[in-house]
Amino acid sequence: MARMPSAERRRQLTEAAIRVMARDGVARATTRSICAEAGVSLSVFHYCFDSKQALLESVIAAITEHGITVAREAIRPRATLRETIRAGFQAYWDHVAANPGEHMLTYELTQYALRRPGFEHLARRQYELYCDTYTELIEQLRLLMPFELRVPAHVLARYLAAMTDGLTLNHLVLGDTAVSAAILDMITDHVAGLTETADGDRAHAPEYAGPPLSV
Amino acid sequence: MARMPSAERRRQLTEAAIRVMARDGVARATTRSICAEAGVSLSVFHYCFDSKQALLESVIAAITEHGITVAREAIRPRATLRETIRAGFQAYWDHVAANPGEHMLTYELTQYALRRPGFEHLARRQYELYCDTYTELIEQLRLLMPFELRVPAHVLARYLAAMTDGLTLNHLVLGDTAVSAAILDMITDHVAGLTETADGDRAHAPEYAGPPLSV
DNA sequence: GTCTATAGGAAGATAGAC
DNA sequence: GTCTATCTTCCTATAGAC
Repeated sequence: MARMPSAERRRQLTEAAIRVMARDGVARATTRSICAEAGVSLSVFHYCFDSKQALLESVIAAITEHGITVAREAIRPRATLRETIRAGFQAYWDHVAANPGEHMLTYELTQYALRRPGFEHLARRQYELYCDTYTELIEQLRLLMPFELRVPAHVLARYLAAMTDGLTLNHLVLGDTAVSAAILDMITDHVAGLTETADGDRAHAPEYAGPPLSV
Repeated sequence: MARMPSAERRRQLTEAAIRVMARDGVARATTRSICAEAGVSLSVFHYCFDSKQALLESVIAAITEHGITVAREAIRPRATLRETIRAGFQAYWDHVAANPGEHMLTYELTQYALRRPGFEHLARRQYELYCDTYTELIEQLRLLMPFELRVPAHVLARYLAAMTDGLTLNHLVLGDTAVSAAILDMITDHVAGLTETADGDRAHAPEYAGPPLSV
């Protein structure tokens, strides 16, 4: 195999690990299978990482970073706040539908970290980053489309993080797209109802009814 | 060891497995540790179960049944619909706070089932049962305290299942009780706002404000 | 039905040549 | 830095006596 600096090898192995884990699950991702995926030998692995746990630490950091990017890119300002919210949920949802293994992996890694003594902080940091990202997105959106919130931003952020988490897991198990769409409509109404635009009107349609807005 | 019928041994081993898994996680729950917890030898285990997977099937069935019981017992009719909803969330939440390992276990078992080819149906059945239970509870509640829903009952049921799932996982990781309480208040308002009592009024306070209602 | 003993394999990690 | 070969440990499952 071609020689390459440790840092690049580490990236290569981390990405191979993510591919194997997204495909087969964390439990089946042995160092051997990860090395096979990356096309290197076992000892190259142990040259780059002290242990399998060290690799997993790297994997968790990478996958968290990726998840945050997905959330960030889901938010694109639209004509109305309600449209922005609905389109944001939809963009996130499309990513889940297109990459189920990757989303499943994030849950497995959370469990892994919570169960491994001394690794709990990795799970905590992961979830804190998600909450912080949502908070940040709310604030940024407020600069572009002024509105008031009926709940503190950090409470809404945490609700959004938890709720999308739950919906995602539910969808990974049951996978009923029609019901999922109805729920996305419902929570869009809910979240829009928590906002108040500058002129005092609520920025949402009060009745649950319509199909997803076209984008 | 005292001799006992297979059926009872199976229950004994299933319960021991749940204790070990809730404490140490699924990955660390080896047949040996489960047998030690149950106080039997390895061969007794293999006399009662064909394989470890057979035990896990039994564990998933038992833990799902338990989860449903928790949800069922959380709903107790109160003076108003809103109070009933809030108290229901609180009762469920108290159970999470008191039994974190058990709730964590349900997530791990879901992952396990989804990842083990041929076991996906166990995860699906688990989540379908949760949704069905919520639907059933909504219908039962409607008999006692008549109200209309702005969304189909099965959509609300699935939302409730997914949302409590997400909140629970979030709480297991971050564990901030104050924010969790604020979120419970918020979703109580949301859900109450989806209902309409017979006289046409909404059965909720429209503003997010107060502390949890006293019970 | 329950025991002790062990088969048989797969995992993480290391040794030492190149 | 990378290789092949091996160590050590731990697992599930079985064999066969009682």
